[in-house]
Amino acid sequence: MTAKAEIQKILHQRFPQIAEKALQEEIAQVGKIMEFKAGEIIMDYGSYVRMVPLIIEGSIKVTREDEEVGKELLLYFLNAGDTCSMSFTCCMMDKKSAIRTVAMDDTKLIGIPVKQVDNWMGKYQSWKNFVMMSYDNKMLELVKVIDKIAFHGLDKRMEEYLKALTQSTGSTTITATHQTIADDLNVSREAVSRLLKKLENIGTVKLGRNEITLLT
DNA sequence: ACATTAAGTGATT
DNA sequence: AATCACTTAATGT
Repeated sequence: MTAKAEIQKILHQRFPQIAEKALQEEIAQVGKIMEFKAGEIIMDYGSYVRMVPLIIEGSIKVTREDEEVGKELLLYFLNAGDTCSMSFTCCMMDKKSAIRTVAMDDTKLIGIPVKQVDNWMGKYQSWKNFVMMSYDNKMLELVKVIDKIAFHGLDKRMEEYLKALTQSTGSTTITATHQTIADDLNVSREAVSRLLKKLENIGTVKLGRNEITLLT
């Protein structure tokens, strides 16, 4: 199968919102399939964004860092069928990335050069809709993250976090240390350990070294 | 066997 | 809920 045909097939499967034939053609024309291994940094703070990614498979963790080193806040995960909303603004305004994106699994995506991203906004309605929709989605998600932090306790946040992670990886077993989770949620490791222990006791979760399995 | 890293616990603020 | 000061358990060399 040619690369072009493959992209078109993938578009059809993963991005049904992108309906216009001509647009599909163009994406196949200029899009590049890129692959990242688990743990690889796809984009880092300060780097210029020159591609907008359409994620085909795998999952990506999006974080934001504060001035003081070491403090990282998890914003959200990206999965197959998603795109990075941040990259739109970043690349259209020619700004440096304010976020870091790391592949959590082996991840495959279609990279679209900045130039066309801009052009297509006016040219294709379904592209514009796609961009707007993903904006809207992520915005809502971010708002949710914010009020979780502001108004709800750690237990609710944990719940969401675990859910998002399992959804992201498609497995009910999560491989991560308590410390990693603590960093993602910006809480102490002990708090994570204690909460997970509680969840294990009420039977919603099973713990192992470097491993958490959701039972419900 | 020994060192290292992850996880559990209690006390203190 | 954070931090500290351990202890215990699992793993790597």
